[in-house]
Amino acid sequence: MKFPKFPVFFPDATRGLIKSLDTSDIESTKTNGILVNTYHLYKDLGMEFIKKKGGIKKFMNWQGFVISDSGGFQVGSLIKMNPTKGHVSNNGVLFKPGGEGQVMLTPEKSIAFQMELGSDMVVVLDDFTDPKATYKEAKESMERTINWARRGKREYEKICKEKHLSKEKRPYILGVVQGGFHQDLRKYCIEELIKIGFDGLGYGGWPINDDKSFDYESAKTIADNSPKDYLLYGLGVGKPDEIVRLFKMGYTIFDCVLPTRDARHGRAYIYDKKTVYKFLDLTKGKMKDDDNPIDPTCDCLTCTRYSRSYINHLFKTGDFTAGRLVTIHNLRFYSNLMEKLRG
RNA sequence: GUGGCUGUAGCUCAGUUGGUUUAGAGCGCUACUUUGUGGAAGUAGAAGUCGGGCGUUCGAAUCGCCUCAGCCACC
Repeated sequence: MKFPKFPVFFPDATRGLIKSLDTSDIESTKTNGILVNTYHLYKDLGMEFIKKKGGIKKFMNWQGFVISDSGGFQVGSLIKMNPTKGHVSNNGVLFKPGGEGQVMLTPEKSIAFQMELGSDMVVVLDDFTDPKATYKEAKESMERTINWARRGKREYEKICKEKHLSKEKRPYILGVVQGGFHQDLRKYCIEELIKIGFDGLGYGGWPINDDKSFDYESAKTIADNSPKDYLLYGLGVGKPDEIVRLFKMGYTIFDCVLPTRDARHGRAYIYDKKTVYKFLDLTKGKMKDDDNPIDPTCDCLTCTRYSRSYINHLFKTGDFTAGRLVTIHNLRFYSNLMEKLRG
């Protein structure tokens, strides 16, 4: 399936679920796609099981779009933060070496698994550039990313041929740009990825600077140096205002854990004309007796049925229905933001 | 009525041979942080006439006496 309209925001259903929601809940938020993760699903379920289930959409009974992340980000979030959790070599990534649940991901295996998942967009395995990396280290991870991209693309072509997938039936394939804060590395990476040939490029790495500000410079480098017909994907982006800004640069695909994670911690998003959004913290004492819905202008299930007061009570009680209700609202906030951006 | 136990932050409690001139903790509360998911954590902050009174002492949450409140036991 090809994405019919842009921009799109796909919340993270890492293990094949949006935490606390089922797929009918997701549909009710007018969210038209989700992101699943290769590393987690490969580790939990394996290639053969997914094949037997006929792919992730059938397994989940999800009619919408699916993007599968390659597992490349886990190189950074799991291994580079804690080197005992895995090892990166030119061949690929070994997670939990020697331990229970040891998983080896190569660029080929990552793509092959994503094709079995039945994703609408597959992502090549990339080597995350650590934000604290030296120039030399950043260059190495960037070059490895290019090498892996080449291998991933080759595997993709091979599988498409084996499965006789026409141009229309093939999923999109995304290359990931690494290089950290070094713009010359970013540019070089983009040039090489374009030579390999992709449907789009992803803004990879860690987009947050030490002072908590978003690294728009790298995002702009990618946007300015990509072919016009390439899709631009802000991987893991982001806050509503960051999405708006990247959309203006040309980015049209986004995913992020924030709306769902914030929801589970009681923070609801409310639209604000000046700042794009603001938070409403439903766990706070001042919500205890507030009979208003989270957002009176919102048409989601939560806002049409429940008061801030009641949701505050659910949080205090500790039941996860609270997380579900706020997740539903936050996803509707994001889908609504996409509708606004489409104009 | 007699005896005993308890009384310290919004809540649950630490804190005795009297002694860091600003009495602690957990939870709660307030403000921030979290970005290709660990249903969590972290940072900072506000908050107490130590039930009340009198006394002993250089110095009392801590010792003495009186008093108030709650609980328990026995007449």
